[in-house]
Amino acid sequence: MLEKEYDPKDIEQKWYDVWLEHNYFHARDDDGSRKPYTIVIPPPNVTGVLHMGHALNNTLQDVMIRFKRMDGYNALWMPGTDHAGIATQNVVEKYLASQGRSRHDLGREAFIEEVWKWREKHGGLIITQLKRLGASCDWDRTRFTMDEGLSNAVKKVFVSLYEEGLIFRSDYIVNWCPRCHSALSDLEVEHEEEDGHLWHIRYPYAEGSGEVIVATTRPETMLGDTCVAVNPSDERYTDLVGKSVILPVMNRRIPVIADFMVDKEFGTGAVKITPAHDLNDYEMSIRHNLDVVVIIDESGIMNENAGPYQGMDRFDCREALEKDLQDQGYLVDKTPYRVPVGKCYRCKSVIEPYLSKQWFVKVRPLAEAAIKAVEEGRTRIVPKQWEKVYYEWMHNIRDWCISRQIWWGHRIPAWYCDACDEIIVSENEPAACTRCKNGTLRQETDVLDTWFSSGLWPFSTMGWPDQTPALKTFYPTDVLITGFDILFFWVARMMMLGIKFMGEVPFRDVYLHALVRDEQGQKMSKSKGNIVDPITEMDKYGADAFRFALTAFAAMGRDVRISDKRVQGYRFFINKIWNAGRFVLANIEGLDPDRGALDSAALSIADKWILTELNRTIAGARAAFEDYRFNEAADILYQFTWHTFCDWYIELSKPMLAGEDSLSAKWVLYTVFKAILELLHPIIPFVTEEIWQCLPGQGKDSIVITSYPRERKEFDYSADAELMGTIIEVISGVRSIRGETGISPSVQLDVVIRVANPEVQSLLGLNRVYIKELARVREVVFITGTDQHPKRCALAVRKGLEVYVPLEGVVDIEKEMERLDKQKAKVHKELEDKRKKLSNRNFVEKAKKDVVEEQMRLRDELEFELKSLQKAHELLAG
RNA sequence: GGGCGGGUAGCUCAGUUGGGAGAGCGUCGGCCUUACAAGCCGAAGGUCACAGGUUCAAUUCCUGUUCCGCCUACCA
Repeated sequence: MLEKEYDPKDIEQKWYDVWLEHNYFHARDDDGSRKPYTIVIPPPNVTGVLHMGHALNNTLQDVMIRFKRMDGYNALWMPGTDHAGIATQNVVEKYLASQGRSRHDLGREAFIEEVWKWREKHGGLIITQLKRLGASCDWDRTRFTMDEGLSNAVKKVFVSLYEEGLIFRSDYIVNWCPRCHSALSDLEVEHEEEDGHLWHIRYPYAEGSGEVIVATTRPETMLGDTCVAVNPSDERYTDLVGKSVILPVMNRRIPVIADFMVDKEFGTGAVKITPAHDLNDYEMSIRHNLDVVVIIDESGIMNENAGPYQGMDRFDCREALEKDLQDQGYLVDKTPYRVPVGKCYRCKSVIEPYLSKQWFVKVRPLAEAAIKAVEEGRTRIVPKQWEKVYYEWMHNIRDWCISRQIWWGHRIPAWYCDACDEIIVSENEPAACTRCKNGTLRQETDVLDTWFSSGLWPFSTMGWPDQTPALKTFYPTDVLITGFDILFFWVARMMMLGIKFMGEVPFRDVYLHALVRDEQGQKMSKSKGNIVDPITEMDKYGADAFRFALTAFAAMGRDVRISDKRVQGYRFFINKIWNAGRFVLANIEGLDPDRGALDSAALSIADKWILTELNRTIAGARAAFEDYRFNEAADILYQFTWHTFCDWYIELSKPMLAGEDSLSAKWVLYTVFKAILELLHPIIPFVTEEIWQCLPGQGKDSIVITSYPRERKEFDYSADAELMGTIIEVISGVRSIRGETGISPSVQLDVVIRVANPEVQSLLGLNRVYIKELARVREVVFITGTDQHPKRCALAVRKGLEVYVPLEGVVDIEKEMERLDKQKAKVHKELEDKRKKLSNRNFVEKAKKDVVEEQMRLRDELEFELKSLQKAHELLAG
């Protein structure tokens, strides 16, 4: 028996432990009897704490995996965490700093050990939190991107791509974070427009008098200028090309060159070129064979090439230089200007374009295969609109900088020979230089971009490069569920690397969900203080309510706005289910569910109706899940559970249960409610298990592994269900009159019903008990088409029926007349619209036949209603 | 600069082949009807951003305008 109040705290932990104990979440590699269904988790950062994004992402995955598990699949949800190189290193460095230590004090090896220790201690938190959410991952398989197996996969991939020429090492301008002391990929830079300035600076001619004025948003870079460039077609500067100007302050002679990249329209049409600190400038320097002068160091400090500014921070230098330029008369102008600023996505420091030697992946050939896979539909991106974004990015893809100058991560498996400068790339440390045989080897100190290893996730977690049974069974995976924000970072790279190394796409479907925002639609952030904490929500309302809320708001392609209030709303829903469970359990005594279905002759019209509705709900929910329309699935199930089953069927069942022949009602109550629990289980696993376990019946282990409900042909009673719909209309008609005329629910009424169709009338008569009970009616009287309208009555017109409630002595007649007037006006207007439409010959001729018929039917209904209202009005008056 | 998404009831949002505008919350009125007051019954509330076009018919398709959000970009 269920407690009076539902308390999630008691239940959730209990059932989760049971599920683990019975290994329900484990998928077997060797289960040949069932079709596999696989999802790999987007691995959260090992240092992470569960936030709303995780909660949404993992709830949706759990919904799918539980649905498929129940539906008979060998369902694997592969869990794990990501080593998150820069983020984790930052966290541990911060921790060391709190003790007054730095990673440099420790040295590389000791620092890495420190990170492992940190991970040992704190790395399990997010896993614990996922369990709290109810995630049904196959925990025995939990992987970490730095595990030995996954690290071997990384090495193998690196070596293989290198040997194929798809990985190379080169000098290039990269995005450098002066705080993280590392290069970043293009994706790891966040672009923003900020208020800045445009400085116009005078560069005097080296020979003769005159000057050229250049415009820049970063004056400090002029210290590293090695030329001034103009457009070759710019007549203003034709004579100047090939001559020299003097770089102010530094008093260096630099040439003026012509390059087609220069925009004549911008500024003065002359641009200063700083090859070491600007990508465009660097590429131009290659074309023109220019000098390259590095003036800023790895920490953003001006170096020895910056002359008097050596040792200054780059922004301090800007100020100092501006003053000097001003004092010396070189500064022509300084105007406000919106400037694009790149920032480190991890620490928000301003990125410095920086010339350095880095490792790159030549991604274009990989991207082409990944594009083709989506074009050919081997991988489907849902919602489809993201396909375009995917193509756009893939088509314009640039080489991927994969080396990071940090310590925590997969160290690049490359060795340099200090004797002959040979680079040896190998999975294992080479014993000697492969070329000169006698040089000393030192390993590359850089580590790989974290996304390089997570790009292998769908197969590295399954044991690749070994051809494991898991790999054979579960790759390719069925769906990847993740946020659109990592489409490029992660999804695209898994596509490229999966196709490359497995020869097959990593997933059939990619479902991209939206970001979770706060109530006002703002991105959640610590600084804004608008974080909604998943754990807090679960403490307050339970994991089920929280999960249902997330599922219900996961509409395709839309932001998910979460608010405490909404979660509370779904907490009420959980409570509703709980109470329905109490009702059902209290009323099915004597029922032996194992004796099978009753024959249909024993079923009441209400029974047939709810079974038919159940079938529709099952079909709707299944289709919605299959198409990742999570909010629709939630909506359909919510609607059916609360408003169809609880509001109507339970009420309809009460008179049946009170009667002599209550067995069919008991059986239906049990059957439908059990199905409701099973239908809802993927979304709200805990409460459904708790109640399900209380239901009678044998051979039950857990709702987790029971079959997901299917439509049953023998439950389809569409014709009878329609009559039940009519009964419901009658009841709501009476209730409506009651509500609008202010008749107290405690007052018993009589009802007169006019039905045109004699068959319907007789069936209504047979089922009058429902009307009596649910509308609180004493007598139901039927009249036929030829009978007089009853006098002094309120009227409700529904579906070709007139429902009269005699008002004599019950309510103010004047008021009822007013009400009828209002009603009449409304119906009249609608009727006019219909008539107008139907009198339009174009419509009648051109519209589809069934549409016209429908309109005619509606017109007739409205006419009937209007006529009824008019007569009722007259009789009320008389 | 390019691209994408959005503007529907007071609020948050659904609305998939174009054919009588929906839900939840909130509001108002009435109910402790023996599963549930975390509940039940009833009601009010919208020129579907604006302007054109296609069509017998447009919230839905097309064009333009405007406002908001996001992604992307090597114009100093």
